[in-house]
Amino acid sequence: MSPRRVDKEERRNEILEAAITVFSENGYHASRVDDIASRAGVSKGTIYLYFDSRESILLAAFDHFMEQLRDAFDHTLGADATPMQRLHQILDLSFEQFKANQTLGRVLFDFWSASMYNPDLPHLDFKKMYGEFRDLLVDLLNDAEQVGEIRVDRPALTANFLMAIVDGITLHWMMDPNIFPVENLTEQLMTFITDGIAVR
Amino acid sequence: MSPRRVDKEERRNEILEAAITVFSENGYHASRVDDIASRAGVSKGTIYLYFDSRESILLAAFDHFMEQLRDAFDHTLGADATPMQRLHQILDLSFEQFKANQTLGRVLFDFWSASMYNPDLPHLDFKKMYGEFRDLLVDLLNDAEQVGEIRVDRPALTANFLMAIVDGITLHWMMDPNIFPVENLTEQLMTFITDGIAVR
Amino acid sequence: MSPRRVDKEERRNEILEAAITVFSENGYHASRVDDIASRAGVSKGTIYLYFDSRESILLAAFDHFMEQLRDAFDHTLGADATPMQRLHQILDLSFEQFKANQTLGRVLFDFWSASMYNPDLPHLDFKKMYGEFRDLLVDLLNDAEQVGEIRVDRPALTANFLMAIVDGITLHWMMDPNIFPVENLTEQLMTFITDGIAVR
Amino acid sequence: MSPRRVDKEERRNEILEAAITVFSENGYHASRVDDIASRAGVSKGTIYLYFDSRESILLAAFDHFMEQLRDAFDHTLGADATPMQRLHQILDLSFEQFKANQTLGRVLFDFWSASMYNPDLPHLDFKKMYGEFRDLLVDLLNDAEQVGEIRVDRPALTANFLMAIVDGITLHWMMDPNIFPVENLTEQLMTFITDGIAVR
DNA sequence: GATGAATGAGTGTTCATTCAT
DNA sequence: GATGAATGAACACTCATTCAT
Repeated sequence: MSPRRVDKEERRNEILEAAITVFSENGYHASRVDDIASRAGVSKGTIYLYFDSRESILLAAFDHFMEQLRDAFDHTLGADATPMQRLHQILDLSFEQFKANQTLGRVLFDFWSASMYNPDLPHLDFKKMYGEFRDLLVDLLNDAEQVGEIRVDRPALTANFLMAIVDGITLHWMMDPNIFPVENLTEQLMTFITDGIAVR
Repeated sequence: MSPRRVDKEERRNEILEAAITVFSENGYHASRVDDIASRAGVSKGTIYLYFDSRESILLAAFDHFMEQLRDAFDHTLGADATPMQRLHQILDLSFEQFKANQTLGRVLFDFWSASMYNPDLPHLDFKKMYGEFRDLLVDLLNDAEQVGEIRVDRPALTANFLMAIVDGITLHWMMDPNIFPVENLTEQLMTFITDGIAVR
Repeated sequence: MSPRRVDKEERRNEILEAAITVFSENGYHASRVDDIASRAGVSKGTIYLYFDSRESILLAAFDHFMEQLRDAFDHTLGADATPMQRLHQILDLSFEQFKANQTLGRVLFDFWSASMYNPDLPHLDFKKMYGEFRDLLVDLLNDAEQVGEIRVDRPALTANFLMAIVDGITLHWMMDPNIFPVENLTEQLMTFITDGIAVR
Repeated sequence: MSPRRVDKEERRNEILEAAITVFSENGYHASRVDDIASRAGVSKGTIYLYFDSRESILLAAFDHFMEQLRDAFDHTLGADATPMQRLHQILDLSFEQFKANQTLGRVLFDFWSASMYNPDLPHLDFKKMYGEFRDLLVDLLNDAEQVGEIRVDRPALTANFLMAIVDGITLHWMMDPNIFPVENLTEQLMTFITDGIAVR
């Protein structure tokens, strides 16, 4: 309500951005609260006014990431395109996200790792996130089949393959930015997905 | 006459196995040298008779992993199969590796993360590893085209897609073992790869 | 308004004094950071807010010692005395320093030892320190000759002898405080130096 | 009695020599039992067949040093020289000892330091050693006075000055080998001692 | 609200010493 | 006697967290 209220949110976000930057440079484990504080231009104590612990910053960063991703999707997918065009957009978007913001990609990696070893971290719910994403893709695939763009026997499995290949590409890309074509990666991938490599 | 004598190689391996187990349970960062020691049934000091540092255990574990993988490949791929049959074998093998040895999979994840933030760790050379793997796949794909099993315009890119999808699947699998069919995953994937999803 | 604020210089000095005390009681090598901390009445971590490492405390202590010595010299030597009177003052001062502050003497010993085995420790530059001291003495001796108080063929060598005898006395003194007269040591030494022991 | 007996003594000495070498290179505190063992060409365990502890090696080394020094004195001082000639010899000998055997000099330094902080170490009895040495010098000075070579009011104090200057010179020499003339140091020092620097 | 000095539990690593062979 | 693998106490240093101001 009061202008202070806004400031608080804002300050919290500043710290979060700083944290994400630091995480992405050194990885979560090598990132010190001190680093985050000085990057955010606040004192170390201040961090603890906005976050409970170092780990909670990671969790908040994850939420932040998810929000951004969802936002991007919402902004892009509304259009009146065919299902396969929308799949194309989704792939494009995913890669763009990472290309434009390698920072988040690397941090996501740490999220993932953290959630793997702490499957109970309530906030780092990758299963849920991918579940939602899978549902979205399944709907898309079903729509595409409906309109005759593709055929799919097992849409869930196919959706999983799609998610796997996107994540795999991202992972490899982070490791070595040169192995995938920058320009038309999505096109190439779409072709791979739709046509396969069998002779016909 | 002879003093307390020990097969140093063997002891080293025991410690390494213990380390890999501990790593896979807690992740590298949360794994204490003490944990490794007690898991291996030796004292902390003994660890340092066989390894220079905690990090060097990680590197050794990576080498260990790579060796096992290479061994598995060498044992399997000699056969007189068609190129695509051999691709099938490779995929099968990769998944089997992880299924049989989730431990290593999780640790590999930490390797990957570590190498991302320390691109100069000489031993954690994922680029080289994947480079070799890509070459192998490219040869395979070219062979397959030669014998008319498939068509490939850009074998290197296709190989990259293949590696990406395998790693992506593994990653997702580690996160949630239920999302992929245990029985015939490789068949399903081969179908996806060869046929694509386009209507025809 | 203002957070817990502390005169950092002062706190640093407190720790330094504590360290020097501990060093002098146990020697540098047997002095634990914990000992210094509890002597200074702070926690171990606090030590590291003011010093980079245990060794850096030693170096700082050396600087501290040098500063005190220089100060003492500056305060004493300005007077309008003859050169030999000033030499007398210098000797007096040196012994007083050690008598009043055995602590520092013992620590100086450790400095010396440390610098012998680490000739490159930049801060523990005994050569430089003694070089400066030698210059000062050479000037003094030359002045003294000029005014006819003494004769010196080789002032630098004589200066070295003087420094050697002062350090030697100090050393022996630290070992056994009883072997030198407390009252008129400087007089006795001056007599020894000026008159020699030859019959005449 | 048995030849083994001889070997044992010999082996012990080998270890001792190795230890002294190692001590002189790195200082006592930085010298590891491992270093001594490998320098001596024996295993670490063997060290403990001949010495109780690392410290006892230092103590034994001190005895070794003292013995050598005494031997050197005994060999040299028997001659039929005037008392002052014998003083000359003693000084010469002391410096030669250090020049020829810097190793021992540096270690002596560590002995000294150790004894300072552990005044109860029974073997490292510098007081006793210097007491004996002082007695020897006092006798010498008295003899010299008797034969009219010198005059001394307080022979003990003079002896202390002599010991102090010798040790001081040695100390400075170890720090910087260039500050004293190599050739005729003893002559120069004798002149300084006998004549003093006063005008006459 | 903000600060930053202080804390102290935690951990990697070392190394003198032991002892089974 | 000799070995050298094993031990584990000891210690320097780190850093998330607290809290007085």
